[in-house]
Amino acid sequence: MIDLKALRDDPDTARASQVARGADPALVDQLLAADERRRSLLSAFEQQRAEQKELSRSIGKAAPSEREAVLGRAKQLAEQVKDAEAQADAAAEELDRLLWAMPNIIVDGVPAGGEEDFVELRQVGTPRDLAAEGIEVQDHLAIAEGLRAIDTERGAKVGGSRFYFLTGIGSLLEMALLQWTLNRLVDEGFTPMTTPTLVRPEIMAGTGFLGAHADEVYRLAADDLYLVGTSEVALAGYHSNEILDLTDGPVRYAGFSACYRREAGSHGKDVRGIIRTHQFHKVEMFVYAPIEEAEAEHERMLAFEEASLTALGLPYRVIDVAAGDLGSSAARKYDCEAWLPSQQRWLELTSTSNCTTFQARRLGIRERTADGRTRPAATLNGTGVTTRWLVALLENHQQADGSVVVPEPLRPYLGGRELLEVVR
RNA sequence: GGAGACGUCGCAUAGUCAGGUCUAGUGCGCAUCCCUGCUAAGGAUGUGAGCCCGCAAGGGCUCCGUGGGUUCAAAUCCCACCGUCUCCGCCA
Repeated sequence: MIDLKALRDDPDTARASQVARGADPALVDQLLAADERRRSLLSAFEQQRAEQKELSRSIGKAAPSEREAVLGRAKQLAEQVKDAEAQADAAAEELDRLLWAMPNIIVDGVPAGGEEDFVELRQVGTPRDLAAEGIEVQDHLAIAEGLRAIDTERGAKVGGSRFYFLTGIGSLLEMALLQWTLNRLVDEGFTPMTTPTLVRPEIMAGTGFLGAHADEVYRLAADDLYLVGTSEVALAGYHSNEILDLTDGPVRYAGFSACYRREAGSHGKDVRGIIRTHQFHKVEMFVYAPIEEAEAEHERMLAFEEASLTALGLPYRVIDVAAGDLGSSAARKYDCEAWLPSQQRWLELTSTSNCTTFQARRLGIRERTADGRTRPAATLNGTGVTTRWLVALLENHQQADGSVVVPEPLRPYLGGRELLEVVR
């Protein structure tokens, strides 16, 4: 959630943020009114409560003759206090409801508008001219079937549509990607983590995934648990309700987990292959940082993602996602999209978000500053690598005979193999 | 799955049976200061979080795993839930 005091001091920034997101700026004024109301009712309650405590304490030492009279007054006061508390609670609840409905305030410079209004920051690498190389372009599934790397038919038999098996070299290639990325993140000072994939409601809500996109999340009703769509959820919950020491710099985690997404509302979209699936694997970067260092950490994660794509020989572009397409927690988001030869379009491979102190407030994540005070920390997340990268890898490195060249960095993880050959 | 024990202000503990200066005691740790030529030892003071009022000084409220309830009054009594530990059973 956002900082109420900051909102009180500077409501215009919040209104402008709402407008940029295409959201309702009136929410800001509703918040201000609810805040005002809550504070006045809280003060009234606290004053009465203090009075009641005073009186109640006096009963123990009251003379027997006065006892009855004091007790009578105390009972009366107790009724009033109960009433005042109920009013204060109701006002707090209303404020809370509004507060949880308010998305994060965007970072200055984020493009306004919706999904189509992103700003392309740069393109790196040049897509191969496959036609000029005499290659009849195959899509990732066709290539993978030649390599016996992916089996979507049996995936559907076992799990339904949007499920798949990675088989043989497909499975090995995924493992190679995951491990290569994890190792490099360890070198960068990230602590590797294998995380829970089922989480409690308050953790899922705290990360902001139960807002507008709640129907994307699997819920196990019998146990009241949610399946995570990314280990960001578990890693954000990891330090919930804790006070961290960030005086030596940000705390960085590299989480590995399976990820589950319902893909509700995407019927007929990306139905072929493994571009959009209900389950995949991901290495996720997650950082807890002092707010002053958040933007620098964000750039660092983006740089890591770009280095990965470059090392794998994947042409990509970086976009600064527009305000309306950010999701409730993010204040800024950069996506990296790799070139997809079979569709002649860009495909999102990474996404890194600066959530400033928004998630931290919901989850009770604070830091103790050098002067001994506490304040909410900033949280950031970014994609390390995902199963989807196989799609870009197979397509961009395909050869005329259906084989696929293994990018140099992955070879050590595949026993030195340089080429994945078609299985006859 | 069965049986039992237990969740207290960084850590460790007292308090819970018999509700009322518990406005949560004590030890350790930590911080500042004092004393000692240095060291060791000692002493004093302070030391949880959140919120509200206030320019400030200061004052007030909430929190003893979480949420309800009983009561004038709840760490303490009642109920539910969550978690931890021990033993048994089962199991990758």
